[in-house]
Amino acid sequence: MLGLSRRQAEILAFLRERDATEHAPTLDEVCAALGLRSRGSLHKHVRALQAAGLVRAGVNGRGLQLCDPDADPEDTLPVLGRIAAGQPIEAIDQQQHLAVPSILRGRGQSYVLQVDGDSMIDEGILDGDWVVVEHRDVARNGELVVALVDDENATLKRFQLDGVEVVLHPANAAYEPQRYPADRVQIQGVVVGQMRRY
Amino acid sequence: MLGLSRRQAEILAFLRERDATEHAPTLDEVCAALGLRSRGSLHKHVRALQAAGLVRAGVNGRGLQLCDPDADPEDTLPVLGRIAAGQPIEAIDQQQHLAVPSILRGRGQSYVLQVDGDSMIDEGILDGDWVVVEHRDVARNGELVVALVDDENATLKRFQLDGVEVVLHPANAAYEPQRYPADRVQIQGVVVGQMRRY
DNA sequence: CACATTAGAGAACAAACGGAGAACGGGCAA
DNA sequence: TTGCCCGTTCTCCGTTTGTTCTCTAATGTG
Repeated sequence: MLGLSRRQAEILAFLRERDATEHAPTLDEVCAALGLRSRGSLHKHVRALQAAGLVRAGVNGRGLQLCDPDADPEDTLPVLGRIAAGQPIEAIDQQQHLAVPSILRGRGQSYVLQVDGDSMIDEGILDGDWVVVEHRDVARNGELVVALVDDENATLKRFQLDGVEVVLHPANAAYEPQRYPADRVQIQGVVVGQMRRY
Repeated sequence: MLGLSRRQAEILAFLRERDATEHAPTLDEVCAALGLRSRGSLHKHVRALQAAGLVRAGVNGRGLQLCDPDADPEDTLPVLGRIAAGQPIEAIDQQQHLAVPSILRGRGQSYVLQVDGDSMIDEGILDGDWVVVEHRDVARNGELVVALVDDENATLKRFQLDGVEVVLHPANAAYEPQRYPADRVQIQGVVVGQMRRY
């Protein structure tokens, strides 16, 4: 990992050590272990680490846990196909692979989809862009997800869980947010990166 | 490396030794190790080394570290700095490198800039995105260019040549297109790719 | 000797770092 | 519901560090 300050390296080392064994430590616990007295200060470092490419695995926002960044040294990810709002993912038969910089990659298994259509235009995702998707079946509020509705339609939307309902927000003023009972929506992945060629 | 004084060779040797192992030493630490008492003097030598071709890789301006060529130079491009509308390019001295997939790369010499601000938001380029810029001094109509106006202000705009005038279109409804006589505008590069991390 | 060149010391400054602490809000358990 | 835990954001402050500057001493060079 590039460009860490001394303190940041310390924190990273501590998390690496702690990671495998016990429960994910809270900010306060890490503070105590490193002799800090302010959560705020530690959090600043953690944010710096994330900016440097570290990925955090939060169970539900709690605990500091790394998702092993040196898991996948492979440079390329498969391009699974194209995704358009309201259509099933159109698979590309002849599987391509695309080089994806490590900082754009997720922690677990990831793949690349090419975006078809303008449904995410207000989020800066244009027709033809590639999105890097981390394969997951849960998402947090506000994340950009690949969601499958009724086992039929795959869409790229911003995710929001509202009680027992899932709200899928398109990022285009021309389209409306869609509400579904949670059991009709299946998360297929979360967008962690994006690329475009001019 | 040519024409180093005794001191400079000493410093270089020390950095080489130290490089791989621990954290990048500060100027003061190098001073102590070499028996100097003044940061200023050491800094003069370091500058001389840089003039002689040495490349520094620092955390954030901190620490003396040689640019380790561990990263495959094929796949990485230098990150020259940040670009904001109407500001000169804010250079990053300690050069970072970023892996850039070949399909996002230009034909000729290329580099990476991080975008600062929302001036290209309608084109899907958001604050914090990286743009891959191919170094060129001419552009075609409709291309996204890094343009230098009056040798002062570097901006990211859509390029249009209208007779003897150059029109620079921002992609944000809040800003106006700007017209300049062609001789006041200098093209520094053309955007060929873009990346974002979530 | 006059003069230029070089190495170093040390002061001064700005930026970045490292940390403290308060406040806010969301989630969770009693 | 209430209170607690925890992550996040914020402001404020002292320290460290890179950079630039001037000044001094040593060393050539004509």
